[in-house]
Amino acid sequence: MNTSVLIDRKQQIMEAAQVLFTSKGYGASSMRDIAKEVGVEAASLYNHFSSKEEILKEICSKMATHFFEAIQPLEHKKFSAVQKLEKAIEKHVQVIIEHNEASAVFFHEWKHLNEPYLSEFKKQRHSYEKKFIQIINEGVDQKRFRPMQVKLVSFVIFSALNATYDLQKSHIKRKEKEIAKQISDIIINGLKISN
Amino acid sequence: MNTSVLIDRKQQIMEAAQVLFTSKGYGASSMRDIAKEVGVEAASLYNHFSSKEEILKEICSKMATHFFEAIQPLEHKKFSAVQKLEKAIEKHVQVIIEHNEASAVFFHEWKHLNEPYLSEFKKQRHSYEKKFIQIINEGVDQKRFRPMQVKLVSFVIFSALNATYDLQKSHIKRKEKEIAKQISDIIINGLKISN
DNA sequence: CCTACCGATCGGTAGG
DNA sequence: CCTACCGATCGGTAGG
Repeated sequence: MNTSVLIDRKQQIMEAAQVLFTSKGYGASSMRDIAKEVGVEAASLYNHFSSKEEILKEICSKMATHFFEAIQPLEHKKFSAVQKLEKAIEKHVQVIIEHNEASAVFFHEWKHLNEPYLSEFKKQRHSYEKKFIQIINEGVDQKRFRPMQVKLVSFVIFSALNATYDLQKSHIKRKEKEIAKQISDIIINGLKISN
Repeated sequence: MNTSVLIDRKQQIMEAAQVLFTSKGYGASSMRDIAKEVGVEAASLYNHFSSKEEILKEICSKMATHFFEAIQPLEHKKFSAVQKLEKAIEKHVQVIIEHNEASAVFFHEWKHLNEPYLSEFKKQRHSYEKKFIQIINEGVDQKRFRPMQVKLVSFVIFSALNATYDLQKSHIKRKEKEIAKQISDIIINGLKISN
C-alpha cells in the first residue's frame, strides 16, 4: 500500500485551501471550490479531512508549530536582549515568507475556528507573544530600550511583522533576510535609547 | 414624509453589517443575519441597498472619505516633515479608533468587492499611501530621517497603524491621542537619524 | 415593510 | 475515489 499518494493528496488539499481561503475568505470558499482545484469530487475530500473546519485547523496548527520551532533555538543562547529581539524578528519574518499562503490564513481566518480548538489557538498565540514581551522587558532592564508600555510595543511589532505575508504581492521584491533586517532595523532603532 | 426614519434604518443596517462582517467575515454573513440584527425581514434590506455587496461598498467608501478628510488640512500647513508625519499618524489612528468596526471591514473585507469598484478602491488607497510616502521622502531629503527603502517603510508604518482597530478588544485601554502618540513615537524614533 | 417563493449552492453522508 | 443525494440555507425577486 502506497501511503505517499495519500499524504501528497492531503498536502495538495491544504495548499488549494490556503489559496482559496486567502483570496475569498473561509466562509466564501466551498468544499467544491477546493475539490475542483485539486481535481477530485467534493465528497472525496472527506477521505482526508472530516470537515471543512479540520482543513483550517490543520493549516493553523502547522503554522503555530513553525513559529515556535523557529525561535526555540534562541532561548538557550547567550545573546543580549537586543540581539535576541533582532534574531527573533528575523526568524519570525522568515517563517511568514516561507509559508506565505498559510500565513495569511493563520493571521486572518483563525477566527472561524470553533471551540474547543479556538481557545487552544489563542492560548498558544498568547504564549508565543509572551516570549517576545519577555525579551523586550529584558532590554528595558538592561537600559538598552527606552522604558515603554511593553504590551503596546509588542502589539506594534507583531502588527508590522505579521503583515509581511502581503509583501510578496507588492512591488517590493527582496530576499527574506534583507526584508527581515530592514524591518527589524526600523523597529529596534525605534526602541533604542538614542545616544 | 419623514426621510430621517429611512436614513436611520440605513445607518442601522450598516452598523449591523459592520459587526457581522468583522466577526464572521463577509462571505459567512448572510442578509438574513443582518436583517435579524436590525429586526426586519431579509427582503426589507433591499429597500435600502440593492445588494449585499452594496452594503460593503458603502462601508468602505465612507471610511475612505474619513481618511482623506482627516489628513487633508495638514497639506497646506507649514510643518516640517517630522511634524507632518507625526500629525498624519495621529489623525489616521484617530479615524480608525473612532470608526472601529468599520475600520476592520475596510482593512479586511474590501477584497470581496467586485469590479469596477474594486479597482476604484485600490486606486484611492494607493493615492492615500502616496501622501505618506511623500512626507517620508521630504524627511529624508531634509536629513531628518535615515535614508531607507521608503516603500518598505510606509508598508511597516501602515501595518502597525492599521492594526489599531484590534487594540480596543485587547487589554490596552488608553485614550486615542495617547495611543497615537506612543505608536508614532516608536515609529518616528525608528526613522530618525540618531545623534 | 411583509409573505411567499425562486433556482442555486452549501456541508456533509450513504453506499459502492 | 465516485455517483447520487439529503436538508438547510443562500442572495435576490414578485407582488402587495
